[in-house]
This record gives sequence, structure tokens and C-alpha cells, in this order.
Amino acid sequence: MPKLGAEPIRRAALVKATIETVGEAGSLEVTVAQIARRAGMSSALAHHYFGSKEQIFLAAMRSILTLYGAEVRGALSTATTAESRLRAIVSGSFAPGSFRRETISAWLNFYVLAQTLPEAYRLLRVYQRRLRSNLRHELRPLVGARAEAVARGLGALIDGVYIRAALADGAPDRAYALKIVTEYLDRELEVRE
Amino acid sequence: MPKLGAEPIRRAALVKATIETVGEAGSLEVTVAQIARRAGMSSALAHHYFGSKEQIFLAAMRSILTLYGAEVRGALSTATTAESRLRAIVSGSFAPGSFRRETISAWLNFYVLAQTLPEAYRLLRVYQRRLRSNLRHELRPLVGARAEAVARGLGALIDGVYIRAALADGAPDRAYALKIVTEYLDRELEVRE
DNA sequence: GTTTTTGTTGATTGACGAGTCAATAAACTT
DNA sequence: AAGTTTATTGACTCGTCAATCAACAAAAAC
Repeated sequence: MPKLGAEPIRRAALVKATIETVGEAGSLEVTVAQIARRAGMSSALAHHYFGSKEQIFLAAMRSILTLYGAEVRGALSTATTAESRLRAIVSGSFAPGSFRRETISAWLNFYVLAQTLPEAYRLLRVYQRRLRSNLRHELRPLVGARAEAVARGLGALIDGVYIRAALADGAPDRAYALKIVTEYLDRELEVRE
Repeated sequence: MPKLGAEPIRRAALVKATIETVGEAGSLEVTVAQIARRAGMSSALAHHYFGSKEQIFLAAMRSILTLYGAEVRGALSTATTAESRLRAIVSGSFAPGSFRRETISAWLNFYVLAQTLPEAYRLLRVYQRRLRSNLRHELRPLVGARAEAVARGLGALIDGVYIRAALADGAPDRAYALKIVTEYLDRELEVRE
């Protein structure tokens, strides 16, 4: 009984189910059937809309990165000074929408996917470059020439805190994650000499 | 033509081949046959010695963690002061033996494996705890109460730099990786107030 | 010199899973 | 109302792969 206009709903449901399934399984070795079942449809329909498992994964990854970007942009919207913008980027990175168990686990898996799938690699690089560029831009007036190195350090630290959260048992501790990254930033911002 | 005493040689060859194969493929989705071929034997023999693919992976992971531990211990052996020991741990983490493309990629994949395989999880936790404990111990006399947070930060940063290296194209830049982590450490060690 | 242990593999089994297809049905179009 | 487009699925194909097995070979033990 086809209600028309199902496509976008189905696609969204599949993306959501993919993140959940991969997140729960902690692995990309999940079947299209599992994902489809979770999204309330047959695996044939999933293939009908996405063509391949690969495309399903890519769509899920895009969704995660888009959400992350929106989260950061949201945090950024109210900030004006360089320092407050910097802190907004950091805290946006750990916003509740992104910093959730399944999402983090899925993130880690997509990181691995980027080693194999060129398109996934490209997506991740875009995100990394944008993040670093944002950080560098705000850091420049605060730490001058060290901006590049600090931006890279911050980016790596954020990733590190993320994947450690994937492994920690229990719900990810947003406050603590934020504290670690914030302290790093605080130290770097204490201008000397 | 069986030369006796083949077992340890075969096992080592399989472990090496596993790290290489996983590292090159950038994925755990490699077949036992691929690994075995690379190690110069039939897949049946691989199963004969390890029983299952899972056990092969675990042995490879143990090997990586053991090498890493040895590398750190080696760097530590010549250091005496708390600060030099701290720096030894950090630079040991990026020793040429561990900080190599395939190894890093394999590491990342084993990180993912730890989400699925309890034994892999256990191994990784042991490594993490030992690292943090070492760092904390050397940090205590230098940064006092902040030792715990700094140790966690350092651990996360090291992991972050590692996985970023897995994704960077070209050979991993040890000097740069070291520089980032060292700068973090420098900032934290600049005692104030 | 026969039996046992260790090493080794080709062939096979059995399961699983991505992707396809034919068929069915409800909407929209003309 | 006939035809077209969109939605949907059960059944099937085809490939892959972990794991097992039967068999063979050489060294060691007896």
C-alpha cells in the first residue's frame, strides 16, 4: 500500500538504523538485512533506494558529519570573540547530539571505512580540514605562529578523546571529555613572554 | 617435508602476515587464506596452529602491544628524572618500530575489534591502564593534583595522533607527531603560581 | 622397522550475505 | 479505464569464506 513520497522517509530511516546498528555491533560487519529490519523494511527495499551497502554506509557517514557540522555552527552562532568562538568549536564537538555512544562507535568505524573507501576518505578529510581551518583561524590572533600546531593538536586530541569514549564502559562522560580538551586549550592560551 | 620445531616459526610468520595484511587492507575483512598465503602456507595450516581467525587476530594484537611495551620500556631504561622518564614514555610511543603505517592501521583496526571481542577489549584496557598509570606516576611530582587529568589528556592525544597518522597520506611523520605531543607536555610542565 | 608424533595441504562442507528479479499493489496521469 | 509510476517484498542466485577432514610425508621414539 504505497503512500507516495516514501523515499526520503525510508532513506532517513535507513541512515538512522545504520548508525544504530553499526554503533551497537561496534563493527561494520552488519548485514543490510539487519539494518533494513531495524528500519522496518525488507533488505530488497534498502537496496532499491541505495543501490549498495557501500552507499548506505556513505549516507550514514555524511549524516554524522553533517550533524557534527551543524552542532559546531550552532555553538558558534552566539560567539563573538576569537576565544569564545574557539571554545564554541570545542564544546560543539562534544554536543549531546554527536557525543553519544552509538554515534561515537559508528564514527570510529567510519574512520576505519575511510581506509578502504575513497569516498569515505574524502568525506573525513573535508571534515578534518574544515575543523583545522576553523581552529587555526581563531587561534591566529591568540597564539600567533603556534596556531597551526595548536590547531592540529586540538584536532588530534578531540579525535583521541572521542575514540577513548568509544571504548570506555558506561555512557560517555561529556563533562570529563570537555574538561580534558578545555584544559589543553587553557594551557595553550596562557600567553607568555 | 616437516622440519621439526616449525610451530613457533609458523606462528610468528602468521602474526607478522596478519599485521601486514590488515594494515595494507586497512580492514579486518581479510581472509585467513590471504594471511596464510602471505605467510607462505596454506590456510589449513593457519587454522591448525591457531584454531580460528579470532585467535590469529588476538595473537597479532598481543604482538603489537608487546612491541609497544618493549619500545617504551627501552626508552625508559636510560631515563632517571621524572621529566626525562615522561619524555621517554612519549617518544617511546612513537618509536620507529611501532609508528609505522601498517602497524598504525592494524592498531586502529584492533581498536575496533575491541568493541566486539571481549578478549581484545581486555588487552586494550590493560595497555591503556598501564600507560596512564606510568604517566600519572611521573607526572605527580611535576604537576601534583593535575597528574590524573594530564595523564588522561596525554593518553588521548597519543591515540589521536596515532589514528590521524593512519589516515594521513604518505609515510607517517614521526617528528611532527612527536612535536605535537611534546608541545602539549611542555605547556603542562610550565609550572605556574 | 613399525608406531607415534609433528607438519602439511587439497578438497570439501556449510553457512551466510549482497544483490537481483519477478510479481503484486496502490496511487497518480491522461 | 487503461497505462504509468512508485512502493514493496519473497524467493533466488552466486560468490565467498571459515572451518574441517582425509590423506600424505618425514622425523622420533620404541
